[in-house]
Amino acid sequence: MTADDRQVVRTRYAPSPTGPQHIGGIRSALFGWLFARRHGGQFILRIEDTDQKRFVPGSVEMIQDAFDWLGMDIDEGPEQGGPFGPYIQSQRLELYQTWAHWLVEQGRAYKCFATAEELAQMRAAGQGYDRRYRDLDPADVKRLEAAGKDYVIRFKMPLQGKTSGQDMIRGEVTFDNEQLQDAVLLKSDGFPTYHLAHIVDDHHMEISHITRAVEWLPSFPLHLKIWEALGWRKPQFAHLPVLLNPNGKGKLSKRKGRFAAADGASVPVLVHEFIGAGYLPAAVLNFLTNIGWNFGEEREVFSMSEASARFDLRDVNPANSAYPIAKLDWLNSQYIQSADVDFLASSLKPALQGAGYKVDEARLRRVAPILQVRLKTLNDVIAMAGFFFEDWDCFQPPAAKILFQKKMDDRGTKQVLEAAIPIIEGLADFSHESQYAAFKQLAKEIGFKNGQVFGTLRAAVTGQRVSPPTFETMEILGKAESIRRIKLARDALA
RNA sequence: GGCCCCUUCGUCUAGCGGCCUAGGAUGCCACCCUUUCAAGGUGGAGACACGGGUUCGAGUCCCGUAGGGGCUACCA
Repeated sequence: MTADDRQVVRTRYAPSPTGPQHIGGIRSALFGWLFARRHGGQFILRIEDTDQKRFVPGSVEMIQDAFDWLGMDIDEGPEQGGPFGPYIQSQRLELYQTWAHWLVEQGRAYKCFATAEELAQMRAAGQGYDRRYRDLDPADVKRLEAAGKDYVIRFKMPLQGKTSGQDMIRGEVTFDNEQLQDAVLLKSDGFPTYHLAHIVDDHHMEISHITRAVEWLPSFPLHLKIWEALGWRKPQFAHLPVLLNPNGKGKLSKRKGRFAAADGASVPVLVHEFIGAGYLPAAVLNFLTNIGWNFGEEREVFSMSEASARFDLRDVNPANSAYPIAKLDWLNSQYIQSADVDFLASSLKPALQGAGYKVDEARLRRVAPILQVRLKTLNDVIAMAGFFFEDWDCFQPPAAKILFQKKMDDRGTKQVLEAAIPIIEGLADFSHESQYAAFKQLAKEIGFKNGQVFGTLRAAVTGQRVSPPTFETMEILGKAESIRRIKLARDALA
């Protein structure tokens, strides 16, 4: 047993509060969360608000709401607290300052007095910061400080040699130290940069595995050197692949509609957009887990508890992937199909209400079962079954062109509708089975095909050409309402 | 430009040297079922980027090329 095996697994998601929660961040968080759950460890939420300019009020709530909706439980964080708090970096400033200055004292970092203008010049000249303050005479440092000059603290990156580290997903990665810059650790406003802050926190919060997106891979050697300079035991690292736009070009954009999917439609990327589009949290989680990781057994549909029982960061595919959003519709329909009726009904309710329908819950529970195999998203209930919730005053008689079935005209249609009324009235048993038998008989008698008769009734009663099965629909609508609608349709004909 | 990472059907993936005439899923097409739409069933088209090695044997290992992605801030 190695030391690592004994360690408690603690992973974290450390977003910047810059707005609504993006699905890419959730995907990264999800892998860390799954890994923690797999090992019975903890998953921590830490807010990295060290850039005051980018802070967007309300972000922390939006992030927490996203996790709540998805059912990804957080063990420690701003809302839930924990033994290593506070979990918001702006409340831990002193800690970072202490360690930044400690590094200066150790000779591993230095104060840099370069002004914005100087920096701009260096950038214009080609390469980045030229380390002009790295070996400044201590007396000069003192003089500049006494003169009240602003400074940042920069890390002294080794000037030559190589740095390599182990990435759980892709193995060893090696970098030339010459390529790295003397990164800023502490900004002139006293706030730390990500480079310093995350290391100080991950150490103090006893994070065992750092899971973060691949864009951090280039600064991996910098971080490794900082960990070493601080003399702390390093955690393990996993640089996760990222989501690319559906066409495979570029990182998945921050905002909906910024790029076109193959069919020109925009796709959901913000968590609240998934909610608004009518997706189930379990389906979204399942969808995300299938990208870059595979459940095995050639199984695509599984719960998070099943996934976490076998999840391993080492099995994550290192390649970035195009956002396979089309699969979410399929997955969502799978979840809807296998959903418990009460759960489905209560999930459907907000969609209906959002569209302005008054929802009769008892009726919704009866409608839900016949909708299950027909919905891709919760919102589809509006187009498919909104007519169930239009009451006596609202239901509009369908136009003739909707009523007319193949090879049927005004007369035939009217004939079917007229005949239907006494049939329905005479049915002692109004189940869909007996309706089916009765109308099949009618079709035979008047010489129309089943589809023509059934279709006419469907259109009359639902006002739609596409709907749930006609007789099950009428069964739920009830005799009186069915007849009323059929009469409305009949009267709408010339 | 420099550095780093990545590369299996359109897309998401399985494959960790022989089990691969490359499997699953989605999407697409066809047929069956069928009162519409779905669902379901059956079948079909569809991939190891390219070039060199290593090896008895390579989708699997190595190198190069090409392509893609990322980083290159007092942003994360």
